[in-house]
Amino acid sequence: MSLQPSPCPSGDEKVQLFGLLLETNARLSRSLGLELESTCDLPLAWFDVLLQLRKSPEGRLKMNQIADAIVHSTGGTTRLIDRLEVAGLVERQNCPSDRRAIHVAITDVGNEKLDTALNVHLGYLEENLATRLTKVERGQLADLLTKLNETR
Amino acid sequence: MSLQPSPCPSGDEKVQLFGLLLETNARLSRSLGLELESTCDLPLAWFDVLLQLRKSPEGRLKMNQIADAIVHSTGGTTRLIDRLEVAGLVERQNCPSDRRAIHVAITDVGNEKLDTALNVHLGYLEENLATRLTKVERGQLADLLTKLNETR
DNA sequence: GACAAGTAGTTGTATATACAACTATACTGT
DNA sequence: ACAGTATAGTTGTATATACAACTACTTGTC
Repeated sequence: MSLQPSPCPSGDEKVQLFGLLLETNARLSRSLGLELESTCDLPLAWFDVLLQLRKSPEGRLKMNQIADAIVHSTGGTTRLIDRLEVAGLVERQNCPSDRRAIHVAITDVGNEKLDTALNVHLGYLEENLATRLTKVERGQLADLLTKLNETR
Repeated sequence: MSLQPSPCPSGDEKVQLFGLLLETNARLSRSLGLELESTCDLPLAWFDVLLQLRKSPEGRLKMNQIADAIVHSTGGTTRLIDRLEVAGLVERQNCPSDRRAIHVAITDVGNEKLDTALNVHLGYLEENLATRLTKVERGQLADLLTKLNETR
């Protein structure tokens, strides 16, 4: 007595879960993106790049490390970094040990911008994460996502 | 004795979690998208639309319901449905009770395409979800994401 | 029943991203 | 040392999406 006339289970538990992941991500990214854009004039993709740079040990990464970290194509990353560089938030530096490679380093301006954005981001998270999930639940979610994210 | 010279906690637990969500989603969408595209010639966005239509009680939704379900702008949804309609996978129908509205219904061709894609998707999930998370963990993840996705 | 306000969808335009082809450099094996 | 292969990044081009302005219709109020 199913409403679905199909032979294929669109209601499969894994299919649902995947859909949920897609949807949750899309909603959160969109609302955070709007907030960062309106308050800091900083697109989410830029914020992501700056954050990756700050998380890196030396405040700089090679192009392909950035592309991998933010899950973009290398071509897309070139253009993205172009825009960030024009805006003065990052700078390209030659890599002494490999003349093919480029180091992308966050600038002082970029650091300031990131600080501002991180404050907005923290407020956003306080309002949208912390009100929906307890600290324990957030830990569980982080564990599950980490497992899901593992390469093999 | 922190490596981060910044006053702002890029290492904050919530910031990390959000980043993890973004990254996990991006990796999974990308790999599934490539797989669906190469095996079924079906972009992930199209698959998403067809799936939403099948999940709906009558196999049809209005434009704005689709836009909301797949988290796109209404303009973007118009263009997306245009392409699906040209491909013969969905069809626009007038809504008798509201002449502004449009019903988008999945066609027979669309249903067949979706069945094929769902099989690929299930294989993908078997390989990428089921190997990383147990059934219990998947249930936990679904619960957490549902909470996170709740509007308020 | 007419006018104001709200809602559904489309279209013009700008932009961001992907893919594939390309250049330049580095590595590897003989 | 050289040839062949692999890697880092950029560029040409196509496409998908967003935003804002627009049209058409509906709903509520007087």
